[in-house]
Amino acid sequence: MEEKLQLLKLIADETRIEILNILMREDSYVEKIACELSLTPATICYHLKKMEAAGVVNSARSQFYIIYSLNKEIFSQTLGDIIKKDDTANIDEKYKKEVLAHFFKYGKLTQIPTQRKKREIVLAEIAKSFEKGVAYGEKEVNEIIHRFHEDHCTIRREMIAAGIMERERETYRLI
Amino acid sequence: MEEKLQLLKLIADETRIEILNILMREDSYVEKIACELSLTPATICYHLKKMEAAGVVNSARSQFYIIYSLNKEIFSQTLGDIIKKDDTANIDEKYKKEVLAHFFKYGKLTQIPTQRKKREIVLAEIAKSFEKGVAYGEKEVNEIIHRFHEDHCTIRREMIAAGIMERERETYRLI
DNA sequence: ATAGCGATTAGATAGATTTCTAATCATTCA
DNA sequence: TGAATGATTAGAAATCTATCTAATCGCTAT
Repeated sequence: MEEKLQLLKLIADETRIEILNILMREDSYVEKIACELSLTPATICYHLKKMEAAGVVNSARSQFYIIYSLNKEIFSQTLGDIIKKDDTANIDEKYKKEVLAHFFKYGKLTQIPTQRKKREIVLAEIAKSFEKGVAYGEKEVNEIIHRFHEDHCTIRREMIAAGIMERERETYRLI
Repeated sequence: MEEKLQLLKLIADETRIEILNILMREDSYVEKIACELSLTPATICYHLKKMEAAGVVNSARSQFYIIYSLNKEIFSQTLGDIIKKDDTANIDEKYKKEVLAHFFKYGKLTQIPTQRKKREIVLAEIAKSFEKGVAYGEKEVNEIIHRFHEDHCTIRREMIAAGIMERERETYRLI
């Protein structure tokens, strides 16, 4: 996303659009462009370097000159493509909700998921009942887990296997 | 062109992209958006008004709220579409050059074009030898035109027909 | 090597832009 | 009509950006 914003900011500038239009016609170099646009070479260089960093143009030395050229692929994207966020984060959220809805009924865990991904989601949900930084005895841990499921032993073990809790001597705590 | 630059500038802003993403999901109103983005209503209003002025979003009052919605067509344009200038001006220039090259040899007009468009280009070229605001006598006019072509009478008449010069009593001047 | 030329960088300045607060406007409902 | 609520505007502060000048860098060719 950050990159796409950067791309838009780059292109939303009159001088840079002029430069791009020149490069659409033919490859060119700093001084020539500066002359065509009545700006100093320093200014053109500033813009070209910025666009090069973003992959909008490419450069290559040829004798005395450094020839800049367009990276044409960039320009086939639609505005919609560029501004639309991938909802990956949201999709994850949605999936999580579905999994939790499936394995919990009335606040109880109905079964322990066998798929690792689903199991981790369920364990993370149970972990919410523990506080960060607090040391729990085994008995306490079992009691809390028991609110969700009979088999507190398996779940306790899974919590550690999943890297959600750690055990040090006789005490447990969240990681 | 100016409009397209404006459109790009509008869209090249993080906050506005957030707003557009919200509106992609559902129509909404100032306070709600402000809340979702943790910004003040004034700020959201500022952005929405700007985008509305550019035709990116539309607004309509509904009860207490002013509902903003996307103008979706905008987002199907490609970046290339947006930044490419129509080269109309340049194409005209090129055409002009070709016409002049064809009808002038060694500074002399070889024949008077019959096509109106070409004739006007040629006449405009000859008109460069006159100064704006100066009143010329018929004899002077003929002399100047004669440098380009034998038939100064026809050309003088054509200059007036084309609206390049005007005649008042015995004097001629550029329009 | 070194002189020359184009490209780049650094630093400064002027101008634009986003955001906020606070005040005002416009509409709805009692 | 008046009170409430959401929308808008005005004005100010902070940030960002494009551009310039002047100095420096990096090739090329003598």
